[in-house]
Amino acid sequence: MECPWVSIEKLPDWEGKEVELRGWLANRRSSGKVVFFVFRDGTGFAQITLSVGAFFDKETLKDLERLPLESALVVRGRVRKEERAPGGYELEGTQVKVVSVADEYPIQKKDHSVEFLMENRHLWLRSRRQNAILRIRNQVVMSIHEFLQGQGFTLIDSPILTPAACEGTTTLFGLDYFDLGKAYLSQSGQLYMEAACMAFGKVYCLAPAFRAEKSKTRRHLTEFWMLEPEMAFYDWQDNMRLQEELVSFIIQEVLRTKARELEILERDITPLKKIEPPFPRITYDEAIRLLQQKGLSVQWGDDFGGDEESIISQEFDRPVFIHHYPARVKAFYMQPDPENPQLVLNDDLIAPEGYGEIIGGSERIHDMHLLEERIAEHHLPREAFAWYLDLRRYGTCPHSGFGLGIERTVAWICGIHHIREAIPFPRQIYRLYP
RNA sequence: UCCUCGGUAGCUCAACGGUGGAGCAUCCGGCUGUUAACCGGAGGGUUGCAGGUUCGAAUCCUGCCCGGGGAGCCA
Repeated sequence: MECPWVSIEKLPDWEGKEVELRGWLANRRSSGKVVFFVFRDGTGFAQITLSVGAFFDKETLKDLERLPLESALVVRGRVRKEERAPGGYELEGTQVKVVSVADEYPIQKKDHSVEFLMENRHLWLRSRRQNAILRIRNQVVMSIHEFLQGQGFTLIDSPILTPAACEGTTTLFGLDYFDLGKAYLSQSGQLYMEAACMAFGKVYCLAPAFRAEKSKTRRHLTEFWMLEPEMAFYDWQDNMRLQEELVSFIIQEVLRTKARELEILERDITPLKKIEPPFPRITYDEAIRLLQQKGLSVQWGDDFGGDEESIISQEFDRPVFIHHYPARVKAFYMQPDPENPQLVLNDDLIAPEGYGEIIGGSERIHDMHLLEERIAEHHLPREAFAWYLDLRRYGTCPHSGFGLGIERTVAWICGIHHIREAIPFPRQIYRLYP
């Protein structure tokens, strides 16, 4: 008889039908004559009941009850609506085929330390919670592509191996590159996106970025994913409008398509529902005054740390832009404010609820001589930037772009404490395994 | 890199100078609807490593190794 292989996600559509599930034993319980399996197949979790009777004798059931957790199984049975089953539907099993018997599974139902879970990240991914987070990450990335493609952007892949730094050289991962000396893992695709936007108009890359910062905080990874759009003829205000529209679109799409995952994570979605344009905008000067009013000892010219960002974001119910920073705390390529050259035409976007900076963006310097000066002031090797200066030589124009941190964005949407859970295999200062 | 906390059974922890225990997991038994099921029994240890103090060290001291939390910096 025909018995379709179906996914747990779609189980309610098959009520009353005989189906086949293929997956893994996530948990089991027994009550004498009935064995309960909690079964997962990657799309969800479902309860399977196996009873003594027409399909199983007492001995067979006893053996099935002893199956180790995470054994791979193919189970056939009838789909039944059942209030007592988690999820409202269960499979009344008629046949169990054991594909493989697992060794004793290290991840248990009770508590584990962070160290143990990270050491077993390859297995931890199977948990409900990690599954939900990475499904939301998938949606965030898909929504980014959908939004930008809809706005006429072209995806241009940036190189991972690069000849020089675009941020500070102290945070570069270096490696030997044949006879050409040192190469470095990319910290950002931005400079290449600037070249690409002069060829395609509006472009973006979505790529890993590597920073050898010895950071040990819940907001840092040594390898993280960054979205970097770059737009020719956009000024700093066009730039911010694009950012708020993109972020709002991502949030609304996750709310629309990933309600079940947000529920698994017990995320309060009330604050997320409020995320829509326009976002509040304050200048760096206003931010400093706000912090001083709150009694912090910050001085004009200081950059903001996590605490300062949190205090500012608490004043608003959606992400907040801070723009016009002092030039000397920001990168060399940022366009000075024509009205006050001490400031740059940049913006940082601070996520609510203490999640910190998720975007850094700016209008870029498009004047060749000014850019040459900045490269010299920052003691950057001029030869390495020859091609970058060329962009100012051949049809230069105002242009802007930004970088959005994928893991920080996912962590914020999921309401999770540490960004290491927002990436499948996190790379941190003291962790390279698995 | 700095500050801070920790490393004891497979896992999470207790014992804090005097014979290393518990819960979960595992194994055996029981239970006809379980929801981290429950009930009974059993096995399981060179207390991260190396030195030192002491009659005696998981416990106190020194060094090292490995992690957790935080800072600076950033997305």
